[in-house]
Amino acid sequence: MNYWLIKSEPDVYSFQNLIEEGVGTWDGVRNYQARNNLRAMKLGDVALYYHSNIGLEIVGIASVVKEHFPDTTAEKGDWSAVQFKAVKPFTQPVKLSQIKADEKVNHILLVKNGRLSVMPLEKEDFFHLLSLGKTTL
DNA sequence: GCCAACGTTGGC
DNA sequence: GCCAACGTTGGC
Repeated sequence: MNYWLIKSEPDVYSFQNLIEEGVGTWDGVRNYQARNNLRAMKLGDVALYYHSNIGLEIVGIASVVKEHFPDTTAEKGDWSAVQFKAVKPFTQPVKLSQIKADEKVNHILLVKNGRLSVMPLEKEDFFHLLSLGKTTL
């Protein structure tokens, strides 16, 4: 089991959208680091769902229901997509400002590399973020 | 292979 | 709306 954090702009595709759709396809990633992270995801891996631009908070947990496959939205190049389903929303969303202020998790890539849209999380960081959200897996 | 210029992302 | 950080592109 691996742990991840994925970002989405809620006005484009929010966690609520994922809940309503059931299964959501993560495509359109055009960054090699993010793509390689998508490719490393295994069935059943869990990902925290972060709202960028609007909200700036972790709002829920998703899990991988289909491992990487070619991204059909890519006209050229070698890109991959992954499918997720919603697992559960956070009881209490965890703000970026809260993460930055917390010495246990302010080293994560979300803070260190604000532009990366798909990133791995250490297990302990994943669970600490869950506890900040008053949520259990 | 280096690096300047440019484009994009995303927080503020 | 601005700008910092980062990635990519392209000239040399």
